[in-house]
Amino acid sequence: MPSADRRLQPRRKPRQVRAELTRERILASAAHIFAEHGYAAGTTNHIAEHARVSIGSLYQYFPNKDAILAALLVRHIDRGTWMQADELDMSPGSLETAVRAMVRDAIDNHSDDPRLLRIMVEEAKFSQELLDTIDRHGKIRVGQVRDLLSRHPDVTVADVGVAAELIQFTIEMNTHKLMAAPRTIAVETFETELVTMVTRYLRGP
Amino acid sequence: MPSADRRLQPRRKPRQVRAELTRERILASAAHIFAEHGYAAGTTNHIAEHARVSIGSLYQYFPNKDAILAALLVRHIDRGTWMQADELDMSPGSLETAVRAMVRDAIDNHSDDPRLLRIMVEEAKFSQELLDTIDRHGKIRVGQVRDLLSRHPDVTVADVGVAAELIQFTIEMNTHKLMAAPRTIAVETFETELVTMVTRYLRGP
DNA sequence: CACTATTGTGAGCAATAATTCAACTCTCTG
DNA sequence: CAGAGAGTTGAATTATTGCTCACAATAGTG
Repeated sequence: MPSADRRLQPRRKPRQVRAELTRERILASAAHIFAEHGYAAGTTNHIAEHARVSIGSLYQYFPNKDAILAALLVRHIDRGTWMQADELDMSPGSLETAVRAMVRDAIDNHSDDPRLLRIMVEEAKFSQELLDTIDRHGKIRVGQVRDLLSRHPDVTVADVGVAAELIQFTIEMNTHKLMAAPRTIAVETFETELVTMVTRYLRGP
Repeated sequence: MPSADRRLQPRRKPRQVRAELTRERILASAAHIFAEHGYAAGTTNHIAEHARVSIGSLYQYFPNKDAILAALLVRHIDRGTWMQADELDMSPGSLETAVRAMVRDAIDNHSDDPRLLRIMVEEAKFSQELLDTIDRHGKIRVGQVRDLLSRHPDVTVADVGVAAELIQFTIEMNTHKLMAAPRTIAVETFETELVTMVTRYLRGP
């Protein structure tokens, strides 16, 4: 593990499609492995192997291991997380419908992303600027939920901001657990109960 | 980092007080160092040094590095289950009181060392034995909650088992997040909202 | 086709970490 | 207090990992 002044630029930029594909495979594998086994367990050799690319190629496009994580982060931010925005903006139905949409969204969308993002935030040593960006994004998501709540007439909760944070996280983690652990209960049952819990909370007594 | 067939048992169990003390010092140091610098940075040599114990001694009582983290985790889980049992047994008041007791319990349990707990959850390599232990404890806790729910007259939920699982996990994870992440909201606010959510869910409309 | 630029390969180096073991010291017991 | 077993030590060994580099393979081009 050499720790000296590390190169900041890759030694090569993809010019042919083939190369772009290689780079892409590496990133995809890294995302998968980091999310699945954590940052430390995701060794560069491991990533290269999973991407079916030689370790040398990996180091053509990424100057070091941290740069891979950084690239994933940049990509995530570039893409934006506007899927949820779409869902929420056009859900003017009942409160239960809106909540159900959120839960469905979480189930569908429960990709590597949430866990990967957490790893990025907690493991990587990044510039303050990047960290702020991550933080801002999290706040945006919660903000979207908060807007929905304050727009809806049925919501009788004391502090909409706190409620938004609470239900956002609750839905995300419960979904994650459902998908990760060996299935104890049916997805439909789970969905119904989760929706019920959140809805009853928001609607109040 | 050898990964071959690793010894599962320590080569020695403490028989004299002196040895028990050594083991204890190692665990304490490990907890401290893991919490402070992360799992990867907490090398066995580092731990031994901090505990003022030779590296050889460390390997007398722990077959490998993972076993240290596992021991810390098991200890934490043991304590948690035991505490919850106490709390729930003697909480015959209102439903809200009982739920509040659960939440308080979770908060207490996490206040020790949130960062260490995070590391345990995210970095520990779970042997089958450890997984079984965790699973067993999880079932015990859910069982305790289920009993409480079915005993309580105010609970109007369809399936008590599912509800127990849902609220147990929800409380645990939300608390975990609260303590691990930089504080966004006050603990009291959080407690109130979480209690409200769970209570409203259980009580129904 | 030949020639060049780009891309891909993987054995192996250097640094660091995990783990072992033979020799030692300390405690206990008869 | 002697012998046996328990506990301790830390230099030496083994394993892992981030990363390099000399070379091979493939694509682009006139």
